[in-house]
Amino acid sequence: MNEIKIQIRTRFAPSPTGKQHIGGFRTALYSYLYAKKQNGVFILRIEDTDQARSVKGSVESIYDGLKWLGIHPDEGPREGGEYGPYSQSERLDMYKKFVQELLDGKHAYYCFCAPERLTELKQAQSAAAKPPKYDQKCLKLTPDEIKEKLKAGEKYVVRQKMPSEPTLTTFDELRGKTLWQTKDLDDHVLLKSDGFPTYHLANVVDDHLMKITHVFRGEEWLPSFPKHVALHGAFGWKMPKFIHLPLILSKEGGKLSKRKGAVPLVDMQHQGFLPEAVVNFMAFLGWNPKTEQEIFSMDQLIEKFSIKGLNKAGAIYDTEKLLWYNAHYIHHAPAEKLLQQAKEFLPGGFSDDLYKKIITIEKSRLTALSELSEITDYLFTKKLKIDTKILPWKENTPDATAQALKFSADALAKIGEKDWEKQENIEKTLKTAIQTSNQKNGPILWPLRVALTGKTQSPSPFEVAWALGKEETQNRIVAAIKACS
RNA sequence: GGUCCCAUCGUCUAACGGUUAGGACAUCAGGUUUUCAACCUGGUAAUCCGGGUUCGAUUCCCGGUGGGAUCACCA
Repeated sequence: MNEIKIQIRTRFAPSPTGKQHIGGFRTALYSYLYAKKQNGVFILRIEDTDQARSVKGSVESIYDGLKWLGIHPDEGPREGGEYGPYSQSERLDMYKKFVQELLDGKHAYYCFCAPERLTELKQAQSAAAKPPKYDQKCLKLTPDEIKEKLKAGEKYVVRQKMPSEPTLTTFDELRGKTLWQTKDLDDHVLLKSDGFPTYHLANVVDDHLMKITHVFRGEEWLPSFPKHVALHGAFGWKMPKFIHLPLILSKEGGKLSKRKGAVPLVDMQHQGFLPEAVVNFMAFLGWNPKTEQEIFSMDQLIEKFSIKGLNKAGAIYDTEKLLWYNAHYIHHAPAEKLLQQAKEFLPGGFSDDLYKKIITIEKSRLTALSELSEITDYLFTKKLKIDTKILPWKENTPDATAQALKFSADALAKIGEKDWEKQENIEKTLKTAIQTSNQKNGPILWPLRVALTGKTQSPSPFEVAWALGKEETQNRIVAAIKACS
């Protein structure tokens, strides 16, 4: 009752080093779901403190990906907000101020060691089978020596000095407490010689300044977690809650990466995946609602998401399951909704009405919209090739086959152009004609399908006839009858 | 190698310390259909190993094994 309700603020903090795959976006998804579930705020922050690794267009692709998935930042580089700027390269002055504070409080120190010395040190350590670690040479520098070096313009970095207490405890919302020996912790760099902060500094400072309450990030950050805790401690700041998410693993084992076949999320759209399917699939990679429901919309995910449902073990990225989700969403979507994305996989220059019909009759056969291009060519061709070997039903003669086709043509001729627009009319007319003339479906419908599609596997002839239109349907039947003689 | 994390069907996962260990994907079989899909029904398939604690461990503790992450002036 007397507890003040604090607004939940989560963030997604990618670095612009290229196109992100599903791993990064899953972190964004969870952060977003958690914030939205509690009417909180979801922030996008760009961690561009490494100019060398930054790739042009990355921020755009992050925005494109989020938009496609339906994740909308409340604050960010484009949205603005009262805690901006939201790109770290624009916050350099803030970090300098906090570095000075650490220096003054002896939680950090200048280091003038040349890269060559550090390399040598590392080599010597690994040769001695010891973990690589800075030897704190510059920690022994006197204030005068430091002053002198600075005055001489020597290049320097600022390193974090680990706490003097022998142990340090971290707390993760998923994994609980972990005890660390401070002697095992390296005095890593906080401020690089180019004046840019490293991740460790910028991340901690920004999470504090932006009033982040919950940090969702990958498990790969666990080893540096104690350093971040120590930094918060050095500043005397209250820690946000941390949730280190299980990794997404590739099928071959190991962390999912571009190298191991991870597809950039923004490319998945052009491979025929539906965003709803990707969201649903992603959500279940490391989380579950503890019910048997498998299909969730974004709104349902927001409603059901909780940290308790998160899993600790890494999850293998299974394309089969993604494809199943995708197929499910394709089968259940109206053609209208699929139209725009599906057009990419169909030949241009035809009417939306035709495209929609084609989507309608083919969608149950798709696991990805991209498959449309391989299976629909028969619908667009002007002169369909008929293989007379597959045209007859079972052992029927060419003559009987021609008769059967003629029967279909006559029955279909009775359907007016307007009635043709309703698929059921075509089916009903043909089936009734077959019944009243005391015939069986197979001998009539099989050759009809082949006449209309040139294939042995296809949607039903009624559907194809509907999509083709009356004139084209009749033309194809006539052509097939000719092929019989 | 040091440190840390993790461990249920092939895969994603469920199971107040007491269940015939459940669901989904994949797979297999059958049904439906003019074909292929879709759809429906059913089957095969898992608690890493060894110790404890307990009347009773998938579940709690310890050890082992296995997998993973991380050890940059990258994030």
